[in-house]
Amino acid sequence: MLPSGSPRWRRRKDARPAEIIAAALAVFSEKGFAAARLDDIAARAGISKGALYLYFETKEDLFQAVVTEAVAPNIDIVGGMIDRYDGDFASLARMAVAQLARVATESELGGVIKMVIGESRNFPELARVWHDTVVARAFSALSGAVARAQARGEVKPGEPRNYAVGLISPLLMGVIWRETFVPVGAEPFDLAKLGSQHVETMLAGMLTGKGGA
Amino acid sequence: MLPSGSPRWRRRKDARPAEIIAAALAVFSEKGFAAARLDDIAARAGISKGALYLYFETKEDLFQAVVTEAVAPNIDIVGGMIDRYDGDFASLARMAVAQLARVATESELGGVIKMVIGESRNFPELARVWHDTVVARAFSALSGAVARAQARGEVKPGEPRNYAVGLISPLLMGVIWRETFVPVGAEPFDLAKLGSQHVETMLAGMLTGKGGA
Amino acid sequence: MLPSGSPRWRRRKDARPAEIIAAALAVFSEKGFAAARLDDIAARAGISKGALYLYFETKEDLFQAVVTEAVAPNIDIVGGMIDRYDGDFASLARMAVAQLARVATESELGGVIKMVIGESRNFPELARVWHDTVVARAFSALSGAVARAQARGEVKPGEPRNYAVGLISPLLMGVIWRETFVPVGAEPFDLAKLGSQHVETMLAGMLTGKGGA
Amino acid sequence: MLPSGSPRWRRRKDARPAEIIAAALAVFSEKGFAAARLDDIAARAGISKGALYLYFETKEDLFQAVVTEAVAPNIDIVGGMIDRYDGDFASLARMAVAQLARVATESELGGVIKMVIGESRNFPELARVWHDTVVARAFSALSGAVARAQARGEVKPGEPRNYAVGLISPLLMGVIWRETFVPVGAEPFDLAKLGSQHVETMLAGMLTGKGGA
DNA sequence: CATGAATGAGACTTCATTCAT
DNA sequence: GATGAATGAAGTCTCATTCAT
Repeated sequence: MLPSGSPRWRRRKDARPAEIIAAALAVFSEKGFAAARLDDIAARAGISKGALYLYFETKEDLFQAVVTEAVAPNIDIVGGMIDRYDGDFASLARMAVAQLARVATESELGGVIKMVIGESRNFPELARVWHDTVVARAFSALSGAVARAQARGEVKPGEPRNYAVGLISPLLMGVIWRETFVPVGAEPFDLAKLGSQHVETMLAGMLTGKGGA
Repeated sequence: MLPSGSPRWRRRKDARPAEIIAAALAVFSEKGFAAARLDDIAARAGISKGALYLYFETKEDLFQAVVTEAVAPNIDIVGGMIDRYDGDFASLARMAVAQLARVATESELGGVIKMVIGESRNFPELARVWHDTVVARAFSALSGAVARAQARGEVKPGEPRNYAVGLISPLLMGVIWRETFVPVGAEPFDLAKLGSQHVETMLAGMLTGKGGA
Repeated sequence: MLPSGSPRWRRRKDARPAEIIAAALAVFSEKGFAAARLDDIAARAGISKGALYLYFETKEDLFQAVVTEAVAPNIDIVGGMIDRYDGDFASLARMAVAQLARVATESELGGVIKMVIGESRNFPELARVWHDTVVARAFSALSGAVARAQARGEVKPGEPRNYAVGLISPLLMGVIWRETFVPVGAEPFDLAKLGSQHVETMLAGMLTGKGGA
Repeated sequence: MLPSGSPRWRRRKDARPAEIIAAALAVFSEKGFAAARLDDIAARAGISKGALYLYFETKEDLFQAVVTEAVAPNIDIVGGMIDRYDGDFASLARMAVAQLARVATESELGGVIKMVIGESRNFPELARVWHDTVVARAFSALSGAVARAQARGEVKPGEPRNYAVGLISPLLMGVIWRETFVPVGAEPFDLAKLGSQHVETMLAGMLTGKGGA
């Protein structure tokens, strides 16, 4: 277990990097990259500003580490789960949406989405990484499942990719809503309920009625 | 009359504000508020940095003007249209989604959405204004239409607000996708097709089959 | 009367320069040279900012015109009066102090003093002109009168220049006091009373008792 | 221990504020608030421009600190001394004037007076503080001493406040003269001699001849 | 390792001055 | 002559980054 390879950022102690990343995620997602101050991040992480440079070379490095490290694991679960699943589409869709709703509710997903959307033009490389390793993967897994279900006659014709966005978008919007409008007084969405109502509506519209359980 | 030489500048007090706002929208939505440089905005507007201050008191004022001025008109069309409509829900939904797809395709909506999401914590007042005058209004118009359709027996039971997000979200995600991932190589969505496929799926899942024309 | 020579600043109409100088005096003496804005001066003079440049080449020129034109005449009266006087010293002193008190009360002397003191290091040439043509002249006139009175045995021995400052300073301080502390609530001095009480005290201390009326 | 190389900077958190204030006093009193450049102040203090902001929040704060810190102590000595004294008025006056002459000669009083006069309209709060804590206190101490001496029959009738200005003004004018006209070639006053000659003249004019030790 | 004082480039903002109208 | 929109140099202030301690 000891030979830990060569991580992207230097680590001296072991807990520090994770603590810093957590602090940085909070600040970056609230302020955006440019408006975030390393002072604030350091203060929130309980260390001095100079100490940040023992673990990350630049503000940009830290930002990339945050986006890369903090989310990828969570999301890949969705993709993996879909690929491994071999039941009918309805169950798969219900399960995937429920899982996403759970992740969206419990994790920092919202903050990261904000960061990726907001900084995509300033950090194209980061947008590319996020697209390739997270979003596109999840999308193609779901689109693939739709296509296979169509091949089995379970799902009506139609662009699989459009069905995929149709299924997932409301939850993503719910998360964005929480980050954007709830702080100024808007009513939040109950993501679990939103997800289950929406998936049933979509399934009722998508399924042919011939296949499945 | 045309050969007028090339003066250093020309008097354009009337046209300037709109030109500046257009330039600022482009830069702010690409870089975000903090990373945008007034130099860039001025250059894109074809004026000097100092001239910006003849029209806007601060960078913040300009940003607020951009967000306020550039979108409100476009969006209110959706809300107004829904309220004035008195046909069946299916037609209304198709029309609203098509209209939104058109606006999303043609206007700068995507850039503004990015700005509002990305800066909501730094400019809560702006998020509030946008919520109150644009988003909430559109949402409640659509939710109201759903509720009325349910009362008429056209639409199945279920939280109207969830139906509303369910209908609209894919288009908003499509716009965000265009702003975020298309610049780094992702395949864009055809919003018109996405909208029409999605609205048909949703209607098939929402309608009771009893009502309508 | 028409051939008017070549004044320091160009004049087009006739009333304008004086109006501008009056406005500029007010603003410069309130704010100081650097903090005064040509916008404010123009507004107070009731003309556009650009029009200032029809009468004065630069802000500095205007400042110099203000200091030069607005005061010199007033003050030279004191010097001239002293030189022409041939009565006893006591009467001369009473008259000079009363005259100075009157000028100090009625004219803009206070504002100009503030300007000269405040900007002497930034405009040494101006301090020099003011010293040479105004202050030194008045001082030497008064010192000369003291010296002559001493020669006549009217006034006790002592440095004439010190007697001169001793006589005049309280009035100047009174003016400075009015400009500096009265606006923040301090009790103003009645310059006429201050002058007459002071001159009597000084005379009682200066005179030998042998000469005069 | 001495040969320490030449580091770019050295830690001097304790000494810095006083050094900065001294540098700022020099620059502010020479240029005035608006014309003073932080670059110059920093250079004179031997630090970078940015370092100023480690100790003072804004240029204004620095200015206020300069005026507040640099003088108050010096002046209160005069007031305190007067209140504690219980000898005859003549001795008190001689002592107070001599003390003021010493302070005026040795301290930076002149520069601060210039600043307070020149910026009183731009910084009324500062003028108020200076008036309340320094000038008014000294004046009322001296006026009080005059009034008590009058009650004892030592001093002739007359407004005590006018006597107070009469005694002090020449020294203040001497300081202002040094700041204003000496740099452009005027003959400076010997404040000690000016003070002692003036106080004797005033006493000769003020005293009744009945009182004293 | 850790700190935080210090740096310095860069951004916003002001305003004297110019010049097309 | 007059105007005021426009310019651009200059100044204040911020903050990522460095480095003596």
